[in-house]
Amino acid sequence: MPIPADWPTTEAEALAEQERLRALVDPHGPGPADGDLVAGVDVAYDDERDLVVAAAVLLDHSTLEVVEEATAVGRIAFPYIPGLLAFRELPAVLDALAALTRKPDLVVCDGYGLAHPRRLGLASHLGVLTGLRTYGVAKTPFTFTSSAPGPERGAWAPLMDTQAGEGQAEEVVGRAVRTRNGVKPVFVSVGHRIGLEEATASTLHLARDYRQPETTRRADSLCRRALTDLQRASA
DNA sequence: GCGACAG
DNA sequence: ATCTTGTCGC
Repeated sequence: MPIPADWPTTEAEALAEQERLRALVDPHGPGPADGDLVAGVDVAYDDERDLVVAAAVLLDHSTLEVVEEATAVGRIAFPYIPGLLAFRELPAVLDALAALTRKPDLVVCDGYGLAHPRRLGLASHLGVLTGLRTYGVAKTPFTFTSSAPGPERGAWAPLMDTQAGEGQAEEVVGRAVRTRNGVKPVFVSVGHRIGLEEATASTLHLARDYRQPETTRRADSLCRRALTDLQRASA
């Protein structure tokens, strides 16, 4: 599918769109239930050819078994600008999700949700556009700060937005979560229709064997494989 | 103005 | 994100 005709082209349009959508985010809700299907989504780029490949992998949340996989190829929709990542990644991600035959009960994103300068990171943006339950797991602290969580798996520390509004109280925007003993934490934030406690519990469940949730690992390897296959085919 | 910052 | 070898440690 092509990039939506009304997709923002300029930074000003993107900022206005975030301003419009931020009011629609619901930062509360239950975690996944037994038998729920969780999707992991991720993208890989070929800047030379202006291509992006997205992957959506559906897992059984209880067993972590892969149930279905889908990919989508498209043109890069927006440049990478910190704070505007969603405009670059979402068109292809939406296509990959649409290619699944089953609808996920939850989507785990590679990046942030509420932890965002305007409280509308990738995960929240995707949630509002689709109505799906979402949260984000990022690998770096972005512009936020936290104390170090304890060294054991399951420990966490609040993730704070220090540079919010002048004179405003510091805001808790997510959590730094230790998913593996003695390994760097990941950064969890709410996307849409799920609470922070529930998103944290789900992250720990999905990151049973590795630092990152199984959803992200599967989606990451699938989109890079799809990209290299595509590059090999056209060479 | 400079720096820096999800992927 | 992506460019890239070996290497330390469980």
